[in-house]
Amino acid sequence: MNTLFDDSIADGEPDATQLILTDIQSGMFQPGAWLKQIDLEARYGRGRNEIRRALDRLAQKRIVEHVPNRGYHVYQADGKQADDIAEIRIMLETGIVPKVVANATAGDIRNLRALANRFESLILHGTVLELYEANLNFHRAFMQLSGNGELDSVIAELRQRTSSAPVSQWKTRARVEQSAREHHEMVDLLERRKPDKLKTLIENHIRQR
Amino acid sequence: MNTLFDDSIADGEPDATQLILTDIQSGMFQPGAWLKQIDLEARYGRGRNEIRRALDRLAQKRIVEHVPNRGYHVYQADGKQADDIAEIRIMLETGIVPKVVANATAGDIRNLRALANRFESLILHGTVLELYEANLNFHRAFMQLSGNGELDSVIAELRQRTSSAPVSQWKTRARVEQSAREHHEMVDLLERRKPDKLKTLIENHIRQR
DNA sequence: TTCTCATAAATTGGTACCAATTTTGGATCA
DNA sequence: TGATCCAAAATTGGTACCAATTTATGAGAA
Repeated sequence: MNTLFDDSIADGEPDATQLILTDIQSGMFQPGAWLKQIDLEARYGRGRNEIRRALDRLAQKRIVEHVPNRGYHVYQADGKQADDIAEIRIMLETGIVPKVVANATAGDIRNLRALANRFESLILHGTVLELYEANLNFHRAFMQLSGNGELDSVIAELRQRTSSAPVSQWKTRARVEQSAREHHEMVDLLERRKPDKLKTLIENHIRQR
Repeated sequence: MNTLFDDSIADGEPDATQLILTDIQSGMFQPGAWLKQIDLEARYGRGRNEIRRALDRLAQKRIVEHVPNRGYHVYQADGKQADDIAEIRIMLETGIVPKVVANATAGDIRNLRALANRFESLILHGTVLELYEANLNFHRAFMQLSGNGELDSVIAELRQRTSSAPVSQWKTRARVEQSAREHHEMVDLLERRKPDKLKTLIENHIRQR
């Protein structure tokens, strides 16, 4: 569950921002696609106002791009930006490793193992979006062991900024399976308290190589 | 100049978001203060709509807090949050030091020295806001030597999240003067290419101790 | 045919009004 | 005197309409 735009009161009425974002992340709206207000209105059954507010919020987060009087388009990050964002994620996710290693209890490690298993099992029977969410959940749970409550929102935002189409993140089946293996390896290294090896693994995991 | 909300077309008509943000940063609106829509409308001479959009944007960035049907209040971060954000800033600003050291030319160093001087001179003759901007400019110029174009927006957002009242950041005159000295010291260490000493200095500089 | 210009359609963006909710003030009753 | 409840005022939030801008369409001339 994506909690960055958690403005919904009950689960029966999710915010339009979240709906549009999900459609972008699922690949429904490709990078560069024109998000016409009337179409969104019809698609989600929401008023013009809510759609406009949602688009403005997504534009603030640089998930969509806004050109005055010409509408909103799904943002497409170029290679340089993707690399820069990966670099920032590496600094943060490796930077907190010492604290994670220090804080992780046996229960935490069991929980992480479960999340890694869930990701692995979804390779076969899950949708792309479910896979994306499961991956997010694993990394989130890992980060939260740092005890830094702000880190989550920062990294969540960074992720969204690149992976406008997270579909393209795991191009091949082999790559997804390697990600799953690396998740397990991360848990192993955490259990064996090897911060340095963990750091290099995370770096390679984020760089996808 | 704060460029996070750079939606203004000409300089004659700055976005209401920027105006409100500046008033928060200058201490005009203290943490916890109630931002009544009618008052803001009158204060900035803008329509209701623009005010509402501005408040929504600030709420998204967690600079103000929104309670449905009860309005917007200036967010007040507690001590834990401030510490968490400081920790993130330290990871990022020390993490890029190697790249900064590698990239910095003699011209870059002259430029940084000038910005450090500007901050120093504003201690006597500048307003709190000018001091805040000068400090921001120094740190920005430093970061941008890393070549990472995304880092700027990430850190700018982090800064805004804590320093709702940047006034309170430099409580005493002595503290401001120490900051100015540390800026110069940063430039010195950069010039002498001492990444490790630079890292510890930056850490202490952000922690303000 | 093809380019240009004028007209019409579509889309975005802003304004004004109205409904819903909350807060305030005061009157009534214990 | 103090608490409770009701009515009025204030505030927020949403909807509908209209203006501004852009894009599409088609007619006419080279």
